[in-house]
Amino acid sequence: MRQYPAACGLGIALAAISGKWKATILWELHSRPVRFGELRRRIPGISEKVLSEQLRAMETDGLIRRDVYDEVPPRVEYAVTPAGASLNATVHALAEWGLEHVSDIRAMATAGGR
Amino acid sequence: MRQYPAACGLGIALAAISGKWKATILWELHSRPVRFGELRRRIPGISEKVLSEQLRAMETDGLIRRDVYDEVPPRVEYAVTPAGASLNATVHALAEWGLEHVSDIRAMATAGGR
DNA sequence: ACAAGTACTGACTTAATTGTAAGCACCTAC
DNA sequence: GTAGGTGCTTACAATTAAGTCAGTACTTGT
Repeated sequence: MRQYPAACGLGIALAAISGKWKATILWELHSRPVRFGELRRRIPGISEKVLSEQLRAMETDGLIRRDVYDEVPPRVEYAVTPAGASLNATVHALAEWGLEHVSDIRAMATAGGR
Repeated sequence: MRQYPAACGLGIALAAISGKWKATILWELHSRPVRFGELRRRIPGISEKVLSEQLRAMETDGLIRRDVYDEVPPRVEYAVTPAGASLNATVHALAEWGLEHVSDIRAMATAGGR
């Protein structure tokens, strides 16, 4: 993994949401637990491979927990931990910043509409 | 550049601080304008090449402005724009989250001490 | 000439991340 | 057999980001 420098707190937070998908995944879990397939459908463009990898990393990092149910078809749910929920408050602030400054920011990669 | 998906606001914010160095650079500018060389010294591990690239990108994106003074030796200062200052509030929240959860988070890349 | 200061830039390499296209396992229904 | 549902995993390829090591320009000082 990329080593993040900087202020000790900021480095940790940046590592937590590093990469293209983690912040989005974390936000998709903010209101309730979600299953793998539903996550995949709600996040356009993400591959099963990358989704699986990111979920594993976030579970390892303590941001989310993975609940396996003894059912057929298999049912696995992902939910935020307290730490993940707390970080989601900041992710929400980021999104609000983005909405407020969408017209101020030039040459910025556009997000998919949602 | 990596294309960010997701909620339109979140995608824009993620693009704004994407990569290893942007959030840190933005934070280093939070209290006053700083010159290139000082930024380099205050951010351990960053190369001049990458610092220069990131500053250019952030200027293009409207997060910071670059002030050139007619002096010798050359004096160039970088300062946050209102949008950048606003985003720094969220960067600060991220850092606080990191400080609060440093002991909760496992297997997380450690940041350089500061 | 050398050294120091300032702020970069370019060629090339390395590292990290993401993407593509399969495949696996289990069950149920037709 | 086929199809559908569930949740992944693997081999390989492609893309992106960062790093290394030069180099540029200007001035001043020894």
